[in-house]
Amino acid sequence: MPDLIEVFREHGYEGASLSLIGARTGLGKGSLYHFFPGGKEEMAASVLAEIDAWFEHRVFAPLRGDPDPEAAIAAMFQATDLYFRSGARMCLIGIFALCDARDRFAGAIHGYFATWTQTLAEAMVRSGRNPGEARDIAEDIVGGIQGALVLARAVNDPGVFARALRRLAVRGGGLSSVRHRDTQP
Amino acid sequence: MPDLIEVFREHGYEGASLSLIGARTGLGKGSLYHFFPGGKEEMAASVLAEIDAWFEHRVFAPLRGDPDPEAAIAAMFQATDLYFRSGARMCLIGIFALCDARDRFAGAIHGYFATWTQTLAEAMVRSGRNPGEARDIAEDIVGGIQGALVLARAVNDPGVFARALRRLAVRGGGLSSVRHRDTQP
DNA sequence: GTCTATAGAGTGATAGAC
DNA sequence: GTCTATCACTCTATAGAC
Repeated sequence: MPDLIEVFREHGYEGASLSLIGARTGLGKGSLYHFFPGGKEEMAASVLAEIDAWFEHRVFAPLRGDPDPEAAIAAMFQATDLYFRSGARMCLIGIFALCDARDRFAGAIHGYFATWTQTLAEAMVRSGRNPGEARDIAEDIVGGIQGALVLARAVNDPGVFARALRRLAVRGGGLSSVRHRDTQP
Repeated sequence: MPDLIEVFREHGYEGASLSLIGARTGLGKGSLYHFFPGGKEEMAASVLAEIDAWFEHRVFAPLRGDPDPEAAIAAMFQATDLYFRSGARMCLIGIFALCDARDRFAGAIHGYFATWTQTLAEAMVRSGRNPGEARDIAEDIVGGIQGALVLARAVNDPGVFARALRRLAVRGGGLSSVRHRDTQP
């Protein structure tokens, strides 16, 4: 249900009223409660699960399984730029992490960010970094992406996100970073 | 009104109901509407203004006026760590930037982040960096702080914020960064 | 008939304004 | 405290598929 995702993304959990959801999806309350007997909370949970599945398939699994970890990391940055529309689209899970109902979804929110950070760090270890440095850089990247999305929205300039992604990609082991490491003593 | 700030910080704009605000501040609705004739929106606006004033006094003004820009930047990191309680406290303005009512407060939100980024970049220029690099690093730091706060809350680990602040301080021209620059060709 | 999807009036509770 | 609007939600009725 892409419309459902967008209502929550644009209005947050409390802002996404059932009347808004109904208007946007074209579904009456009967249909909504037929598909989601648990009401609004179940709708939001299914949205979080859908997003998590997208990232699992497009980002986390490649980071885990790709025999070339540096290529997987580069692909991650590309997928991220695509998903967030170069900074024009917010991260719904980040929005939920800050909203008043965050405790109800703490598991999904924690899982998303923890998995991202961990699979990214592991890919970096496989590409030759030591574990401590890898965790540090992974946190830098995942946090940097979130912060850039907030900042881009706050100052209404998607360019903030583009510049941030470029910096983070270099730190994450883009080509320039590899070359840089190779020239170190 | 520190209680008012905390209600909005903990519950967001939509989550901070008048009954919650009344309970926390000990004020009845009559008193609240006497102090804030504009209702909830005026309460939130005054909270944003109060936070902006704190940062203006403790962060932005020193960044602008201190004859030693590197000391001002170091003081900024210290004030930031103190203000956000080493990652245990969220940024209210970041929360407002993502909530459904964000458009009503767009001016204050934009002003806060734009001023922080700009005064920080200018301090870096005064400490010897070129303007383009300074803006890039300033965006990295201000965005990195926001992202670290979100990530720290999402995975329930304030250590994320502490590690991020340490990385960002180095990039911003902490002592180690200066030493590093001095040893470059 | 049964099952699934839908519509929408109506519920009590609570919101913010005054 | 009183007001009205709106909230999430329930329930009954009904449509067509099989």
